[in-house]
Amino acid sequence: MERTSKNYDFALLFAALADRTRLRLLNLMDGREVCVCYFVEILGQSQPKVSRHLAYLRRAGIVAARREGKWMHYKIVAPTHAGAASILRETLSVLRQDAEMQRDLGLLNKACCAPPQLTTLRGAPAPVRRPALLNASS
Amino acid sequence: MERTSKNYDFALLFAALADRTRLRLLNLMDGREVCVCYFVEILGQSQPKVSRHLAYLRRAGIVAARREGKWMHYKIVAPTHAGAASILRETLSVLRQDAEMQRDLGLLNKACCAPPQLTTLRGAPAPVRRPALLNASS
DNA sequence: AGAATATATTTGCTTTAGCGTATGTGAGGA
DNA sequence: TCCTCACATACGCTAAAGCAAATATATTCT
Repeated sequence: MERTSKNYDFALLFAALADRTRLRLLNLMDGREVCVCYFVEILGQSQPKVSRHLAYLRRAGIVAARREGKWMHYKIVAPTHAGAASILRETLSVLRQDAEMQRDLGLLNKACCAPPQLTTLRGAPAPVRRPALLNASS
Repeated sequence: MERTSKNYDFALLFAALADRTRLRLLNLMDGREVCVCYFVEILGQSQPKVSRHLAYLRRAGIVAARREGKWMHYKIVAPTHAGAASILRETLSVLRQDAEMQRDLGLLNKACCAPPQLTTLRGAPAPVRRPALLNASS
């Protein structure tokens, strides 16, 4: 019943958090699963760049990807280490106070709530909100 | 009455935390001011390496140095941003659970409590414990 | 099957981090 | 004044991060 991995590599977790683009991605995924196309649209950065940062987060065990047809959805997953999970939780909660992060979330909400014909990303699946993603058991 | 700096660079904070050696240094400074010679002794790593990592933490605004004769003392200071401060607090609290961190602290306690003639670092000033260092106003 | 779409990965490059070694600096003691 | 101690910084190197641009892959549509 080991729920927490021994000798967790905290430096790896912090390295994953040590980039503004990745923090913005995590903030957008806070509490919901998001399609890659929204990341590209909202951050206004190149698709390969977004994809690379998502891969980085995936390798660090912070996010998980799910394919749905042509689209890839990403969501935050709790790290295997309980302490790491609470650091991530605290980080997300602090990021919510940041102006740019709030602006990003505003854009995401506008994108997923606008009528389809007004949305630039026609047909892209809307982000799915989940109650408390970090507490979900993977 | 700005207590929190606007547009704080979180990536910089996390970059400072993204190294095992620096995390061990921070853990040793948790709640007390520590002389550099103890860091070198306890981590068992070269003095220039320790010094370089301390400089990194200093530039990131996480620690402050104080000179006392030949010796330099380092202590943790709360980041200017309140959210950053609470992330750091949470991090320190999680690190306390880590086996190596506990071992480091054990060595520090032994070093500063042993009678002077038994201590390898004769004459080095003992670490000074403080109640709640992160809450001290710089 | 072939084209189009959404995303991932590779390539080539520049920048930065981290290391060991050597050297500089500031303080105290002889 | 010179020496030593405690620490900081510079140097040369290697490895890794981050970027843009190009290419590969998987899926859907026709």
